[in-house]
Amino acid sequence: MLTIGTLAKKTGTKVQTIRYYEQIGLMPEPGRTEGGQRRYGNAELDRLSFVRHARQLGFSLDAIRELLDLSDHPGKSCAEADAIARRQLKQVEQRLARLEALRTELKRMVHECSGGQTSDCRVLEVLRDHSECLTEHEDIGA
Amino acid sequence: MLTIGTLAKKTGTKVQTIRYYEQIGLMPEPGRTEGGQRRYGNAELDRLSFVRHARQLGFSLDAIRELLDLSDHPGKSCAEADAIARRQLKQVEQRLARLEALRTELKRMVHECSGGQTSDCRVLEVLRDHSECLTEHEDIGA
DNA sequence: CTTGAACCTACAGTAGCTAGAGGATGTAGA
DNA sequence: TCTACATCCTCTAGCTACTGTAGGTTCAAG
Repeated sequence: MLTIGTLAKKTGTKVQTIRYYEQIGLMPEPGRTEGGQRRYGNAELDRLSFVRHARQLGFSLDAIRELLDLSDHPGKSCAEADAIARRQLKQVEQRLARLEALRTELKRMVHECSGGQTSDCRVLEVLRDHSECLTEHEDIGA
Repeated sequence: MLTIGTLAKKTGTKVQTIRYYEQIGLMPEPGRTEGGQRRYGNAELDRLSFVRHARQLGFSLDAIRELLDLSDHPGKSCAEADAIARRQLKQVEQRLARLEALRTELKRMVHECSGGQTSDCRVLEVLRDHSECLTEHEDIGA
């Protein structure tokens, strides 16, 4: 039987985060000691590992909820899980494209800084100059 | 004189976002009509363009506040602005590295999906199997 | 003068946690 | 057994960067 702290260490999660997952129904309510402290078993350890791994892959908590549901019903079609993963992959590729553009522009900004006064600063100039903006009025993703 | 809606369209910002920027002190309080509606000039248009551009480049609102401050004091050293941009570049490169790793793993998941039942699903298997996790206990960034 | 789009304030909600207060529990050593 | 103290508990508020809604007012065109 694991305390919440031990579970936290084993999965690289904060204690509060585990309680938060319980609160939003992503983790089940565990057993308690007489004094009211949570005690976990291996099933919970596996489930939390699944959740953390999926989070590291960028899945939203909602997507993870779906994946857990699929995982709980082994007879269901794999297609849904595949669709979720594909959606995730698409999002990741979009973010990559954006970030690569940002890197280019930031590099340019840094290289062109002459080290003088801010009035000559390319960093500020690039940000001021709207016409150099590559991606106009695009939404700002995370 | 621009209404808030026109300013929003010109900069690709939502009206509420402009009011929010005003509230947190990123945009100045503009002039008002007799009826109390906001009216903007070119200075505000420039400032908001600066903010949006910086946001698209991934700068936090705090970083933008610093940049605006530098921009408002043209005598200051450029080094600070440069430092902010460098910090930002570093973050972008870290995010890129993470996302590239994620893409690899997601691609593998998707390609290996056999199309059968969830009990054989590679997507779920990969998420379940902690040992295949490349990046253990790393923090989850945006 | 009327209509309707755009404006106003104020407040609540989003994701995904994180931090703190103030107090209870569990366990190891003396 | 007592004590110390790390860990646990609940509850609430805060974070970033917005977004949405309700209920009401103003502006400009026809």
